[in-house]
Amino acid sequence: MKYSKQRESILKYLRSTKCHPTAETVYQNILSENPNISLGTVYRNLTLLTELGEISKITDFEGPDRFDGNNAPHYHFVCRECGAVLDLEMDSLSHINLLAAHNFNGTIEGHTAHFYGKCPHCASHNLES
Amino acid sequence: MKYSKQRESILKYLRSTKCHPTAETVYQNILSENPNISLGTVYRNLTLLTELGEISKITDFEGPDRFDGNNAPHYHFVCRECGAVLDLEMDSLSHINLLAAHNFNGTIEGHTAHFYGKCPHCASHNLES
DNA sequence: TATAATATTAGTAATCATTACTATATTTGA
DNA sequence: TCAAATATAGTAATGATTACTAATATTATA
Repeated sequence: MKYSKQRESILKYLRSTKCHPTAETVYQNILSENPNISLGTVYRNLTLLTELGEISKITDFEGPDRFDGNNAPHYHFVCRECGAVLDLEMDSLSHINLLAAHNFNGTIEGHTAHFYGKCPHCASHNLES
Repeated sequence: MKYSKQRESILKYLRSTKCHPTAETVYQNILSENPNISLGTVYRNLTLLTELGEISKITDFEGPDRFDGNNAPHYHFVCRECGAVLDLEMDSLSHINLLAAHNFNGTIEGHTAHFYGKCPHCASHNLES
């Protein structure tokens, strides 16, 4: 694998934000640093970085896939009002794998989970009305 | 809202299967009963039935959306080997909402979760090798 | 039962997210 | 420096889904 300025830019941007951006958003945000970069390059590198384990791809929300530069395992929250995706500070829910396995004849290897509701900003904003 | 034979066919098929089919699969399976139905009609009615709460849409897997004619709340399992989507018999994990809310300033209204591993068929098949 | 109003349809075109293709450019080891 | 390998930009293609439209089916009512 060879170095590329574009890939470095993409990874640097993902490491700098907690916003879980889509490929399009990554593209828009590194455009000033890479005026000629193409969206295809962004997609190709996001896939590559995901395969390398440098970042992760969030596929379980409505709309386009999102990418996360935070390598540590964690759960996500999505705001039903503004759509923001936030990280949650909580321990692994590995015990739910046992609950799932209880009446199941196959093998449970893992789970995905995410939470929804109102984000801190939208929740406090609603109190004013 | 007016009756339509096409919509009835779609709902009847979804109620008859536990397979969590995609729109395309629904279309293929009701084609013999509705030789001129179009895929657009299937999509429109699946969306409508989902809004009415008659069925539910599963968006959190890779690939095209799937639809579920089972109205009772339940969790899903995906086989990593054959891709089958199965219903799990397990209680609601509502306690995990409290765990998520613990260090979070917004409000947690719910969660989605699904499990993955090997389905009964693939798990037993592997023992033979 | 006929009719008019309205919802629904089939068929097609358009959109959105993503991947594939290709000729050119960049990186890198010798 | 140069050749081999990899990456890129730009464009075209794909797959899932939605939008559009003229024709058809449903249904309340006269």
